[in-house]
Amino acid sequence: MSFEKLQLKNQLCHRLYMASNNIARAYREPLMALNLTYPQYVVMMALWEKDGISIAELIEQTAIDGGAMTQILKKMTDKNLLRIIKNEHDKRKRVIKLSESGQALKLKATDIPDKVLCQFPSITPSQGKQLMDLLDLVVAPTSRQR
Amino acid sequence: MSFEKLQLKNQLCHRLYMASNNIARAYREPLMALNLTYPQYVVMMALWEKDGISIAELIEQTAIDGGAMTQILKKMTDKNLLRIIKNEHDKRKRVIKLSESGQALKLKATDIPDKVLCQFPSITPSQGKQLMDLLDLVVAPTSRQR
DNA sequence: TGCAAATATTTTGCATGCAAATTATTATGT
DNA sequence: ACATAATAATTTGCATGCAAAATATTTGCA
Repeated sequence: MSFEKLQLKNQLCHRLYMASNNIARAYREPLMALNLTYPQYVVMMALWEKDGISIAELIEQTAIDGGAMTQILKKMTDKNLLRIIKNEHDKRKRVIKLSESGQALKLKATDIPDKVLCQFPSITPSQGKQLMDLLDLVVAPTSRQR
Repeated sequence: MSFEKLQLKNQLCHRLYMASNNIARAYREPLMALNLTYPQYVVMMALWEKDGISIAELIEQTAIDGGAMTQILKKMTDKNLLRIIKNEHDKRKRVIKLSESGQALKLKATDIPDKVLCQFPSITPSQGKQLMDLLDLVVAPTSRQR
């Protein structure tokens, strides 16, 4: 038999792996100017959209691992981007609130998306949308596991 | 302004991030039976397809980071999946060769692709192909950088 | 009321991804 | 031949992703 199904070029997962790494790499330089790593930027986007949410909700929105999230939030606190506030009613819960400088950073981030897209001139807006819709099929099924 | 471009739901990169992690996670259980991590499996696929290649070529085929590759190959050597053979003519180069057990593992891996795809029943073969083609657009432009 | 089960987070240990520095070896130009 | 540049890998330091264990609290139910 030919083992076609085991060829790298036929693996959807490997395409995703390369594409994901590739685009994340494209963010590195623009994000360096904001002193943010890519996952930190994702956290910021989530908070710019909705501030004052719990860590659990932040994990749900970003799909970042809980264990990693603790470390990421710690570093972001050190950079004075946000504050972790204990909930008085339920001491297990914590709420994340952007600092003023964290909120202000949003303006500096406005042009990041375009800067990154410019690095992928071969993708048309239409193809980008198609891609997102198809990717949702891969995201949905197992995303609510664990 | 609305900052629509900064919303997480509009980020192609975040879709890729979630999709890539999600599908890699789907491999964990099937790969556990082979005692392989996902990147190690990628290395095996590359070698099953073409054995006896240099580390540089392996890096090119798999798109795995060179620094990580050294570690990965070391662990795979410890598991007796392959051997790292020094090139006599050019002592900088090394060639990777599968061991017999490494070659034999291919048979056990044959059903991995199907096992993983079964976890994503919402994706049709046609959509899978579309996805791969679109992903190639994200992979191509920057892949030959650095 | 009291204690086991459920929640929300953090911690720990291992495996990368990535950039930069380092090492070893070979190719090049003069 | 020799010094320098280019190659091929490895090493190092930092930042996750992930599973499993540990903590701290709160809920639920007998």
